[in-house]
Amino acid sequence: MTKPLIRKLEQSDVLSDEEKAVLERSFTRIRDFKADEDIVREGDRPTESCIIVEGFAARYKLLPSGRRQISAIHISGDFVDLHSFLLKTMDHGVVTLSPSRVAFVPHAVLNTISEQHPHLTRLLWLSTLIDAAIHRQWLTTMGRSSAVAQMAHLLCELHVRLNAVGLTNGMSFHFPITQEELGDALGLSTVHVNRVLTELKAGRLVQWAGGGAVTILDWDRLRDIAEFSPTYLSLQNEPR
Amino acid sequence: MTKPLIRKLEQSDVLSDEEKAVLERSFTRIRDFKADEDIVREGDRPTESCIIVEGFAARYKLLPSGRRQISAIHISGDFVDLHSFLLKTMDHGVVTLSPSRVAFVPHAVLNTISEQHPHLTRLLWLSTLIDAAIHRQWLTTMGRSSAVAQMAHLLCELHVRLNAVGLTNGMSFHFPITQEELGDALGLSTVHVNRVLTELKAGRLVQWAGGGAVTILDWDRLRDIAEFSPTYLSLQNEPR
DNA sequence: CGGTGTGTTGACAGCCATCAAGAGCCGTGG
DNA sequence: CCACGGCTCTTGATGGCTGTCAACACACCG
Repeated sequence: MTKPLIRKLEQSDVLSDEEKAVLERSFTRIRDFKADEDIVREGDRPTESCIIVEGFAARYKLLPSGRRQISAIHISGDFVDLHSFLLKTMDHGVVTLSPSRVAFVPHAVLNTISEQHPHLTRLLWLSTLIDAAIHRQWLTTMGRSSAVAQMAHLLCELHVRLNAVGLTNGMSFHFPITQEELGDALGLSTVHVNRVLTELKAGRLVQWAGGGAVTILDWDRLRDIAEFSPTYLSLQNEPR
Repeated sequence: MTKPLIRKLEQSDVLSDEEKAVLERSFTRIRDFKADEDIVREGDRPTESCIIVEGFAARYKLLPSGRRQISAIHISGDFVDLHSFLLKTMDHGVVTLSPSRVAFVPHAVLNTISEQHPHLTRLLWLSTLIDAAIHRQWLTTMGRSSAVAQMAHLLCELHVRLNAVGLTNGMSFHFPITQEELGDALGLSTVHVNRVLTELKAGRLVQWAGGGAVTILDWDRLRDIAEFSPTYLSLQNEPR
């Protein structure tokens, strides 16, 4: 069940067999979640961290006014709340977007890894740094791009990330999300999300069939609209 | 020169004397920067990381269209590009906002720390996780709050962070930033930043004298407007 | 003293939020 | 089998927050 995680870490550096074995015996609990179910909530103090084995999840914060902002979308292989290992108190929640399989590792085990396996620890650290790099990119597109560019950027990013873990089929991928959730991710209203998608479909840039089957019809134009460049995803394999 | 860093790490957990000594002998180079000078640029592959000893700095990204977004503001004690240690290639730049003193530590030394001092490593890791938590908070206010609330939130956050390292004087603090830079941080135009500040001043919420002398006149109302809660800054001291 | 950077204000436009209503789809239960 | 409710998607009308353009004031500085 750690296959997706290992595949993801191997994008950034070489993992030794021992490191893989350590990971494999660390995840002792697995659980299936339905769609739209909280994995952890803001304010929780979990004693375990978890990875997404299969499915889609989102990090989110709620404002006192009730508005929701999604700050990250996570896919198979993402170490989705490694944060709680050191932050202790969650500053945000994590919710499934689709039915998902989630594997857990006790914080005590992570602590042992950090004491005994420094290189593996650096790779786990790196995975949280990449999360932060994605946050910075989202901040940039939210602050300085139009709604169409934001949506285009999200689709480019997802294609690259899903492709890196083998979850694309050519220019198509599965992305089960409602327009309301997209609005929460992009800081837009549901109505405007719909208009933006209509525009992207009308321009023959993207096809979005029922059930979340997304196809990018014109990558070059979509990338240009989004001003997308994948550097921030750190997909280069080198010693860390 | 590592005093501000140590003081900052000690907010989250206890540091042993040995850990402090390790930090103190790790920073071998120091350099003064003028205001508005790049410390590192996007695309750089630094061989050192650095902390802000004194002054203010900002993380930023540039879009191909030339627009700039500031994704974080850093103050005395912040480990401002620890990221490059593991990301290797910078996905963003760091620029000084004021004349600043910056201390450097070679990546090779950080690597040794990660091999020999797991607890200290976890605290450094934690500091990058807090950076990410701030990113998430900024995403939330950018996506779901008005310009006035965003500005109010930034001022609340800065007061709390500066206060934690002893850089406030009651409700006043020094914050040398132009309105253009504020716009880049909040995703607003310079003109609108000016209007928002005018509104906050008119409401007797904030006083902003020349030279960057900020005073929060009505903390409670400012906090309510911002929907500010400091949990995400992880200022609680506990074993990590 | 002119130039440059920063702050300030007004007019106007446009993107996007809000409100509202209806359509399509699906699971549930009678 | 069909009616129903709930969720999601879609579309139109309206308004407001914020961007853009422009001009000017002011401080600082070479």
